[in-house]
Amino acid sequence: MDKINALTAFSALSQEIRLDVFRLLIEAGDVGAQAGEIATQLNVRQNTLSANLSVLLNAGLVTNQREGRAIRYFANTNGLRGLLGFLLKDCCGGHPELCEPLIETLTCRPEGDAT
Amino acid sequence: MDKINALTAFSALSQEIRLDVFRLLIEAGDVGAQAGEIATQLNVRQNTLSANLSVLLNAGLVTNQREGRAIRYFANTNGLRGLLGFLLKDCCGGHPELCEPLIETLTCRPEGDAT
DNA sequence: TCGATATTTCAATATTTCATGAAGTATGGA
DNA sequence: TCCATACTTCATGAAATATTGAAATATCGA
Repeated sequence: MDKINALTAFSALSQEIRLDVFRLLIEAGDVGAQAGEIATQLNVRQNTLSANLSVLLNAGLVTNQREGRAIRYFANTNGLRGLLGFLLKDCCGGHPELCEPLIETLTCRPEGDAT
Repeated sequence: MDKINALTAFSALSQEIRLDVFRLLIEAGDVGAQAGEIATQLNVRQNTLSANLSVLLNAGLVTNQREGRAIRYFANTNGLRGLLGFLLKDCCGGHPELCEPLIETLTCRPEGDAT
């Protein structure tokens, strides 16, 4: 992950349709979603969605896989991981206290558990 | 953190100067950096930097504090935390395996330790 | 009060990004 | 082979964003 990749990824996430798509795919997990399903769920035209999916693909934030006539998309966790690693580079080295609340945010636990 | 905030934050990070500034401030940690120091380190004009700092402020990614004639800026960890929480909402609920590598990325440990 | 320093605000131009209609490509079924 | 389905690509005009010089604001020290 270099700076250009990171800028591309943040730029990809800074547009409403693409942010919605990415979050939908994060929530969909391993199952992913077909382009058509995404278009329907988000109420976006096919060509508009397609253009935005290609931006997300190019940014390394999603992957895809043909499935007959359809194309299925998935959130790319590794891409996101690289992005966050780049953004927070050296924060742990000098300042571990900065990372703790971030890790806390990502730690899986039941909702409402204030531990 | 709502969708508008998240879009604003990602948009803020999708520009080179601002990404550089944010990473510089992450690395600076609690000490932060004065606007002038940032301008010098990144070799950016004062008014250009000022415009970009105000975008980061507005996005909730940095905070500032007057210090005599200068103004000192800090990375806002809480803002970042909210952003990541929004982006990954429900990823843990249904798919804990998605979060693990992300947490791994943020976990503090010596460089080169492959554990 | 006056000048110097540190930063922000303003106005203008240049660049980038966006959604869309129309056209093109790929797959599957009859 | 022919058609329908599922997506993608292209060209375009409209809207948003970036950088800059110039001017304004705030603080400090003499």
